[in-house]
Amino acid sequence: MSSEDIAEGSGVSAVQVRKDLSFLGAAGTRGVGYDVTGLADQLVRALGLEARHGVAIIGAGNLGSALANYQGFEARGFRMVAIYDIDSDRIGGRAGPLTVRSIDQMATDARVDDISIGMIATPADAAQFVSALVVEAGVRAILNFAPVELRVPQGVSVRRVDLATELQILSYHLVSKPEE
Amino acid sequence: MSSEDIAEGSGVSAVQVRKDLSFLGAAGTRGVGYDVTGLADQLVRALGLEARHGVAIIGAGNLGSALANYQGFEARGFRMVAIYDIDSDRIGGRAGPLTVRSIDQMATDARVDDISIGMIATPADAAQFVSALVVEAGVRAILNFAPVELRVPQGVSVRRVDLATELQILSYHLVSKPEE
DNA sequence: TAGATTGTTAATCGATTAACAATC
DNA sequence: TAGATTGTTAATCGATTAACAATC
Repeated sequence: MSSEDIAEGSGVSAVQVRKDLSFLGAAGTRGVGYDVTGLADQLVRALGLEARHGVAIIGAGNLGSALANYQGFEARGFRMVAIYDIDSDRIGGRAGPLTVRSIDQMATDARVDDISIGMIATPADAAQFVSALVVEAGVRAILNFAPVELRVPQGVSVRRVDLATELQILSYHLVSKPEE
Repeated sequence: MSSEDIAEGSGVSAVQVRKDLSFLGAAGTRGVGYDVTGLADQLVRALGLEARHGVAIIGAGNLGSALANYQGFEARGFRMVAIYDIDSDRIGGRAGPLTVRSIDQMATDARVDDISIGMIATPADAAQFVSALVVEAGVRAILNFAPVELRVPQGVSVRRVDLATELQILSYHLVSKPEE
């Protein structure tokens, strides 16, 4: 498969594909392209997916339960390990394949279950507090769904996914460029 | 509130805040800062949120149902109007506050319910097909959760949210910079 | 007036694209 | 060998940052 083919399917330019693959140490063959099977293996290795990182969800509300129900994460190389909440009404209940645990257990679990990524799906006003707990538990990667910027110590990676903001950007497109 | 204050809470630089606000036509007062109430109104107007755009979810699987259950969209200026599926086992069932409708109804509904944004939460292999239906129904903004690049006609805005990819990027951070 | 903070222009930086030699 | 396609260097572009005049 050529970088051009990959570009088409992924929405980035062919040059970008070649640059990124080269950066990750995945080599193609000039005049031929990339071997897809080998490439897939190589990428799994480069992204550290063989580790099958343990993921915990914090917040068992609408979004948290939603995430627990979503099966796409396991399919893409992750172990969905636990979901936590602070509300005793929720603790013990189900969220997809998981049982909601008390947030107090997280620090212990993080070691036992080898949790390395935390997904924060709490209300905005709890997110900073919760992220501190997550970091304390030794987790060094956070996917933050709350619409706030988290302050974390150096060495902790945070990515933010703000679904409502995505919609608002689309709304802006709708009103700002009616034609085109 | 100063651009500096806004910057702190939002995770962008103060200059960026001033530039963006200025671009959107929101004016502050030199030496003083921005009036938060007025600013909020101004932004709602600039982003076209008073329209309370109608949103439809296509795909009532795990992720689609999850999105239907999430209440953050209504809170941020959107009307969650309908959820569609192609599977007759799902049609008629509940997804949060919504009843799953047949995808065949979408074209009609889009006019009646004034749907202007479509959220695609189908499996990857159905996404392109479904997006064509959405566009045909007159919807000109798409939030795509499927891990494929959609081909749409000019004038249609697409944003992609790929949750599994977000995790994979965090995974890469974990393995590539163990310290730092 | 002095202090604070916006709004904008100019300078810098990084990321994307163009171009092309290397080579299968 | 001719054609195709990678891998990388150089050129371009856009976005971010620095600097500062305007002004409340």
